[in-house]
Amino acid sequence: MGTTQLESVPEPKYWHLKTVIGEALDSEFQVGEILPNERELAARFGVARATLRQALEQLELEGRLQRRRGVGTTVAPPRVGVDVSTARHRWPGAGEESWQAVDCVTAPPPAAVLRLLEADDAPDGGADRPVYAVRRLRATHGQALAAEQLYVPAASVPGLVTSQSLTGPALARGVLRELERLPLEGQDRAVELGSARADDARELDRLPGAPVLVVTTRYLSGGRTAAVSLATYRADTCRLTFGDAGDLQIAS
Amino acid sequence: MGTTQLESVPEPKYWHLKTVIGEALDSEFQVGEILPNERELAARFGVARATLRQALEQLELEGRLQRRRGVGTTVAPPRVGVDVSTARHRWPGAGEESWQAVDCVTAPPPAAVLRLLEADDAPDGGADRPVYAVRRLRATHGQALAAEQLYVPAASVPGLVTSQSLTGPALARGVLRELERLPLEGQDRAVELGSARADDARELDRLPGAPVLVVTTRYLSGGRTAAVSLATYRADTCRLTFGDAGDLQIAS
DNA sequence: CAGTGGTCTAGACCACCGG
DNA sequence: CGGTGGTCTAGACCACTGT
Repeated sequence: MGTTQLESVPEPKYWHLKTVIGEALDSEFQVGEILPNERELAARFGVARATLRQALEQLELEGRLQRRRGVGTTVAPPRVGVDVSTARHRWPGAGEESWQAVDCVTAPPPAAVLRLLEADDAPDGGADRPVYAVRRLRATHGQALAAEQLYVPAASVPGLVTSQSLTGPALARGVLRELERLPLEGQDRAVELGSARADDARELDRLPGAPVLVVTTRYLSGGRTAAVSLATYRADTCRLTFGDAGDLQIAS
Repeated sequence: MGTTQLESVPEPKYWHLKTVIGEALDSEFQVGEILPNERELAARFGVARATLRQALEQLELEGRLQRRRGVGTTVAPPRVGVDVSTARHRWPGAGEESWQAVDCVTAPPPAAVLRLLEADDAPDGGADRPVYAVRRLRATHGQALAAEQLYVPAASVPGLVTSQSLTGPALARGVLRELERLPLEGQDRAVELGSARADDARELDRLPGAPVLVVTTRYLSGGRTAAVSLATYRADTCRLTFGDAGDLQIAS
């Protein structure tokens, strides 16, 4: 990656920089290789560090670079295809090895989730009814992919034995096990762009505000919403696939 | 007494700003309302304009704000739920009113698309075989939502009459019409984060590099890939829904 | 500890939009 | 034309990582 003459075109410098560096990544670098640090790159291209950073940010957003404070900037591997297909009609945790239940509390869900859970109930909101908040993590090859918050109203798992001292992971697994006893009638799913909350960011090994793909799933049983899942996937490393498109490989 | 815990983890200013402004949006502003300009907001919060902009960028990424050069910053309406479900098993253009075919040329597809199209063919790549590139736009209420590039190998539409002078939109509609005659056996679909190319950005009324959700669809017929679609949705305004989750409404 | 990326500042000029 | 957001600069300091 040599020094390149930046033309005086209406095209923003950082946009041109992004193109130049992107091409260099294809031709002169290998996955995992460390790039020169930002100060040197900026000097080499004759721009301010902030401008150089704007280009790197874009490349990171597109999953081509990976930057870590205190370490450096490395060439990222191609995005991982993560199956989130709804076709199998399964409850969360049923035969899924990639997810790991890590905790469960009875914290009240955020207002937006409450609206989904209680949409078909009395309009009093029912905010007093207990709701299990199951925390799960999804990983492959030791890499954290997603953090999920699964909200399960206690009414959905009446068989759950709560008298004994089930805590944390054990309680989480208990809730998931009870959920599987219900007949699953359907799922609603939506994907949108978001930014990682502080707790999600920590578990995904990212900084707060990092771009994530938020997958909202509503599990239906008995004509009602039996559970709501809010899963945040690392947008830089994940490509969500539906159906058997696991080998799709497209750059943006 | 020894060490007193004083702000062990200083929250970045822009992160705090984002929270403060976000709360103000909920309580003191209405959809469509214009915010004070960036220089005044920065002065009001006692920060540099660049820092204030970092907070606004995050809020725009989450779909809470809309900024337009020369105009100002406005409070954005909730994201539009856009149905991209694969369940209906339809060819593109079949009974879809929201899409509008605008053009069609026989340009060669990008390498990544070629790999999908020719995956099951001879490894020579077949780059010489003609491929129709249909351009479509998706809009609701006059708002552009997505721009799509649909690649259809000529071999998939043998019945298409090309002798007459079909051009642009007419040719595009012709290709789509012929596509519907094939038996559609399945679709592979993937969603990932990308940044808008210059041409997409223009049609989506965004600046180049704006965040988009890239939906890659592979249409299967006769055991082969009959067409490949690359659709870019505005990430700031769109929430992609699968199934009948049209009324899902979750903030990130 | 030295070196990395992350945050922040206080300016400047430019591209675009509306009146 | 004036006002807006978009780009860019040349610094500074901070938080984190590895050794």
